[in-house]
Amino acid sequence: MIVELEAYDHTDPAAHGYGNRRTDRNASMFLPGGVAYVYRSYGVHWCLNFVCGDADVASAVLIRALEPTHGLDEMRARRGLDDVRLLCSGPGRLCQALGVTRAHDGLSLEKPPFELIPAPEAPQRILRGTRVGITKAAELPWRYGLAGSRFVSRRFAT
DNA sequence: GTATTGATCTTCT
DNA sequence: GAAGATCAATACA
Repeated sequence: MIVELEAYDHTDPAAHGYGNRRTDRNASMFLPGGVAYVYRSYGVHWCLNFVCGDADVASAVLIRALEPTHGLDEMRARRGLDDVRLLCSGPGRLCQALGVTRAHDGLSLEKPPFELIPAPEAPQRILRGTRVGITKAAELPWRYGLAGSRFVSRRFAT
């Protein structure tokens, strides 16, 4: 279950698609919404985004944290640790737990290997805050998280 | 509990 | 050549 994400769009200096400038890396952000954008972070990790909006307009949400509900054993094997709290609580961690790599970049989110399932119940409260790990446009409150979740990558300011 | 640092790839200057 | 949508290990309080 997705519990934390951040928004990025073409007006955002912190985004890879700022100014709708297309590069080899961010090409998937210019596809019509409903596909994955996967990029390498700090040369070490993969990060997963859901592309939004129309074709040729760069916008996406970075999936920052999940509450693991299915395939716990497989996630533990991929991550090499047991603590459920640490399996998917961060964009790099969740990609490792789910086995997401560049091979998934540009793939539709509506067919395998992806499958999105509506949450069993609507979230009671969503918290908003500033985004993590950026220097430009750091003041924009474009980070969202499920209130009370123990699986967010960082606490939200009260 | 917070602070610092190395790992190591892609993009842009 | 520098910076970056990060993580884990280490050092210190």
